[in-house]
Amino acid sequence: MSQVRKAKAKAADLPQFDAVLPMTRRAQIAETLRNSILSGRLAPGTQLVESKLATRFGVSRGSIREAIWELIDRGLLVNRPYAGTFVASLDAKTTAEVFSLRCALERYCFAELWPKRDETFRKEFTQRYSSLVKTVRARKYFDTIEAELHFHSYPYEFCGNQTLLDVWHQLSQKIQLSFVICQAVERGVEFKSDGDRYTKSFVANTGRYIDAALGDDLDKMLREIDRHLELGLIAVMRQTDPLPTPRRKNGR
Amino acid sequence: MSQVRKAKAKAADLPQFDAVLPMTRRAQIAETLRNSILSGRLAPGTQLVESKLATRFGVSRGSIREAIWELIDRGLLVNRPYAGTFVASLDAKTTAEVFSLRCALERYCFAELWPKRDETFRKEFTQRYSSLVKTVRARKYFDTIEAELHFHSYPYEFCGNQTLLDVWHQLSQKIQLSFVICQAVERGVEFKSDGDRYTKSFVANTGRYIDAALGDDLDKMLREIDRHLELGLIAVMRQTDPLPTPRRKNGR
DNA sequence: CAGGATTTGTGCGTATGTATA
DNA sequence: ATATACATACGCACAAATCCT
Repeated sequence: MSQVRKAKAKAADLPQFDAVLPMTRRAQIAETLRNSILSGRLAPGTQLVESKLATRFGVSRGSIREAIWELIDRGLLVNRPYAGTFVASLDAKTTAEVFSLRCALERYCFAELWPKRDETFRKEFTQRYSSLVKTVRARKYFDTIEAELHFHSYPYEFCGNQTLLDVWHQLSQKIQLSFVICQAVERGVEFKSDGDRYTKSFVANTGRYIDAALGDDLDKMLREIDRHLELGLIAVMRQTDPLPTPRRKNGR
Repeated sequence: MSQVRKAKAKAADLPQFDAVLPMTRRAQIAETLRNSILSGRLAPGTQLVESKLATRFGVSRGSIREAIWELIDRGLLVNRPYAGTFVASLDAKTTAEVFSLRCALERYCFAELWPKRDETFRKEFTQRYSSLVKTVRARKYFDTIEAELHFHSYPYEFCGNQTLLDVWHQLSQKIQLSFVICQAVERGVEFKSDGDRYTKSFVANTGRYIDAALGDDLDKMLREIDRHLELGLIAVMRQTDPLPTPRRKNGR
């Protein structure tokens, strides 16, 4: 009785549940840790101790290890054999690389999807845009990061190239990480004092971006991608530079 | 004495060893499995049974599981929860996606490295080219796959963009996988009968590629990338299409 | 620079959930 | 519908390496 019901009963007379999670413990833990890292609750450089996580989560050390390795493979954690596993950081060089590569990917993405655009695309993209603007205006910094990624992911999803989407997901986590690091510095300093100006320019900036994306001039859109990402990069770099790498990185 | 020496002794008077491997068992097993898959000894669709691998390798199941998950994250294996882990296959659509995306990456890569090219670049790239040609002429199919990847990897290594190199490594494994699948069909059929013609056109084709790469016309090189990859794609696709996907893929 | 504390890496037995013949 | 094979997960033990005092 207390068990989870199988979805064998007639599905017609039941409300839509959100796809009963066939998640293994490993996946659940990885998800939780990922959220903690990408929301900044686990600061870069923090060591993750397997045994402590195991007791805190109430699971065995093996499950923790597997979840940890999943995040290592995705670049959110770094491991030094026998020394420990730490939340990854990003130096200035890597940040620049990520933004530069993203630029190339996004140009490719829009070139591919350009002739496929339809009403669905315009509607969904606009919808994500307005929900992003709403979040920014509400000054919810953590949610803004998430909303921005959600917005910028849509072209990759719509493009229909699964391989490209995979690469984007990998890259987007590093982008999110750079935002987290940036935000850790910004928090309580610039964001509050200059909040209005920041919000205004952000909305205007992203507005130009989506306008071009919904327009009819592909070349203009490609230039807009360059401009948009360059602005994003310098915003992040201003905060990244003075921050020294907490630990030496290990390339495995 | 029989232990691996630490690299603490004065490094000056010693020849360059290849970075004393601080490999954990997990890494060693993953490496072995990767080679087995990419060399075709483990055919696509094959199920990997943890317990059997564990006894065969003489290690515990934990180590096997971790190595397996590493390869899953790299796209060489696919996992269906509680069902098993299988060697990945590539359908025609994914193959086309991989080649298309590679084209975009390679254009970006050459655009970035173009002004940085120097004598080291020309020398090393040429060296890898001639060793590739030698392998092709010797009709060693497995080695050819490896040599071709080694050749095409150099621009990414030289470019100096570590993030790009990471993405390339991920993509190149799928490319290698497509070659393996292609080769499984080709083996003993076309390769033998038409070997001479194949070898000749391959060498000529790659020759044009490296000539452009060492030349002074970037636009010409970018066009050459398009041409080279299109040829590669149709060569693979000819073999990929008739092969049905052994199992339904699971997108996790 | 020694040595102990800490943490990871690894092995193994076992129990349970899930898929598949 | 049952049975079997297997993946998933737990718990403990010990070895090995790092870190720190």
